[in-house]
Amino acid sequence: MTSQRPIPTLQDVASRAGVSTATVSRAINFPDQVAEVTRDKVNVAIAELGYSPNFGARAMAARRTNTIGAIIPTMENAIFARGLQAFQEELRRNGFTMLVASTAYQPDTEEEQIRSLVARGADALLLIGYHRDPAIYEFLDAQDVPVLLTWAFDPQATRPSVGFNNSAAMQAMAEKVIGMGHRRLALISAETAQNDRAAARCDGIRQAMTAAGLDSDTLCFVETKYGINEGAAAFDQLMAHEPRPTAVFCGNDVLAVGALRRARERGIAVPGDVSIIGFDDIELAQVVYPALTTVHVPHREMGRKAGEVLVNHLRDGIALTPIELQTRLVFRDTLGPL
Amino acid sequence: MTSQRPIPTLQDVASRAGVSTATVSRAINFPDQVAEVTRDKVNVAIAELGYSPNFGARAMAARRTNTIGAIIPTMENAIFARGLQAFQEELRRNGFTMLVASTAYQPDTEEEQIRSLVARGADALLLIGYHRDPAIYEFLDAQDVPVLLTWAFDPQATRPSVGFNNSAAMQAMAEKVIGMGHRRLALISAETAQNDRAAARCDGIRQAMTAAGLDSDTLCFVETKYGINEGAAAFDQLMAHEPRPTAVFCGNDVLAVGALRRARERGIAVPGDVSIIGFDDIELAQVVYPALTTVHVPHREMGRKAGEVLVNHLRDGIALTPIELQTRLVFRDTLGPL
DNA sequence: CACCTTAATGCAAGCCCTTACATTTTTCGC
DNA sequence: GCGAAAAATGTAAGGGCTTGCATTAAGGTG
Repeated sequence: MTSQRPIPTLQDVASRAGVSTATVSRAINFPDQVAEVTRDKVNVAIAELGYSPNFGARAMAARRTNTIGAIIPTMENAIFARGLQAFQEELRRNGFTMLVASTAYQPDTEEEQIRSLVARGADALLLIGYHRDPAIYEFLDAQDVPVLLTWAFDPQATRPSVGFNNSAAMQAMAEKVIGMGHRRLALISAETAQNDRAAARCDGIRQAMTAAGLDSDTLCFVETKYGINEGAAAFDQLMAHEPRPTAVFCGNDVLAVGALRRARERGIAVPGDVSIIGFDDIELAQVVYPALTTVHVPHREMGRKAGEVLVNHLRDGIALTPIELQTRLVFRDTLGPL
Repeated sequence: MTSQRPIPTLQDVASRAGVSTATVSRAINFPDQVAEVTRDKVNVAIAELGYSPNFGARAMAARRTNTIGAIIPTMENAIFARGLQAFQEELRRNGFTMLVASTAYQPDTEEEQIRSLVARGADALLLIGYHRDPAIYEFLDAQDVPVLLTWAFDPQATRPSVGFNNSAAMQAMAEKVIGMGHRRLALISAETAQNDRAAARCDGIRQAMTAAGLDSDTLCFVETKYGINEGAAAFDQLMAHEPRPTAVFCGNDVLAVGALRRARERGIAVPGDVSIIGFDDIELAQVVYPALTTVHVPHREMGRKAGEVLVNHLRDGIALTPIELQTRLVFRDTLGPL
């Protein structure tokens, strides 16, 4: 057992180094405002005492925390995890810290988490998608907390975002699919009600159908929660439909993988009997058999750029610049001609 | 643009409600110490002002934060993500907040993150595995921050943990594999140097070999970083070995899936030519084809229990109770008899 | 070498809450 | 309806840090 010595404070460091607390504070935060010899004395004292500044006190006095909050629907999802990891790395490189919270796709929880992060002193927030209660945006504006959105990019939107055009991406894929002769299309989507990305992807397909002279109402549409098993169940539903769709789009790769598994279990050949198309291009997509045709989203780049934009804003006062990233269609083996 | 009104403080709420700050504070933190009418007045004022308490000030004054820090090697890993999600849910249920940080498997980063979380006022910490610089434990003891370990359980260990016995779990699997006639065993492991879980799993196989009268030095052993591609590459290495192993253990499912993919690419039949065994039983394991034989780890339960233990300690002063969870062998299709 | 900059440091006022303790109000038994 | 105990509220002292301003030391100039 270590004897319970009290936690050292700035004051302790100051006494030990024989200077004032102000000098210690400056030695830590603005090293070049302090003479070299003094700085060294301070550093020695800090090391000897094992001092580390109290975050709360610091936040209170300085009115900033060098902390950026991020709120994602769930951590249990490789998609967000990867982007977030890149985001965090970028922040760290610049001396900022990331705080994460997850909402389990519940709007109420999101609001709560936003408040919590703001109360914790987050200097800015990264949020997924545009859609949320205007009151939340008002609150954030009132608190003067900059917000960057991500995972979506809508040229019309007023809020800055770093993301990609979900609708256009899906539309491009749908055009290809239609171009290969498919006419009876289906979609397994995440729940669109609170999720503008899911809604936009759905919309993309409809647009492609209309453009190709197909009636977009013939799109066979199932909404479901996130998960492999959910994707499988949804696939069953679609296959019960008459006439059977020949191409099944999925709102994300996880759902697609579930559909693919169920197809195998049911003895439905992919892409012989039915084509399956994913979205995101997570690692999983290359691992399943047959490998998944999907829309590649540059998650890491998105996370990194989002970090960059936020850091530039906070550190240098540069306005939050919207950035549109490009997705890419990846043709593997689950899509075939009709 | 909202006019930039200043962020309301406790004082503002107090004035508005016509009471003292102490009363407001109590109305928020200990509602039943305050008369109902007063409480209502306060709540109204809070709502009207959109007040939310300043976390830093609160932490400083109360010397606790109701925050628990968790540090994981990486978020880009379904395994940790799932356990963590459950951990967080349990904390939330009890009014605690989780703060996550990831280390990218670098011990230095871990130390830095630990300091950062402590400085941020984490009331306790959840860390993965036992192995780390004793200086870190000393620091934590000195700061009086309780630490719970997880993802591992060693009956001999002095630090409390909520986890499972990595070695015994792998040993049980290895015994089965040996019982099926396999003699030439191989292991694709995560890097064991800083990772006691990986080391323990490796050890489990060796123990089983010894117990079965095999020379544990004949275990064909490859270490690699985490990732599907890494698993694939490691598999190549193993297959180049003469005589070829007939059963390939993998330190985790992700590596196993990589191995499986490469086997397919190389035309090596699984389990006909070689059996592949994973560890963790993430969703992925059921999705790949053939479905992966693996060791099931109750990640969600682990996260939940860890949260429970920590909450009980912080709230009711109950000592951190070690809990050993049971793993389970899951036989699917990648393991066959020799 | 006196005088003026400029660089380094110190002083002390906050920042916003919580809580021990003091004070006032309510409740209740008789 | 009185007094004592219990409940509700108020007062004010921190808690550890940053930073504007004042002060002192160092450097430059004619």
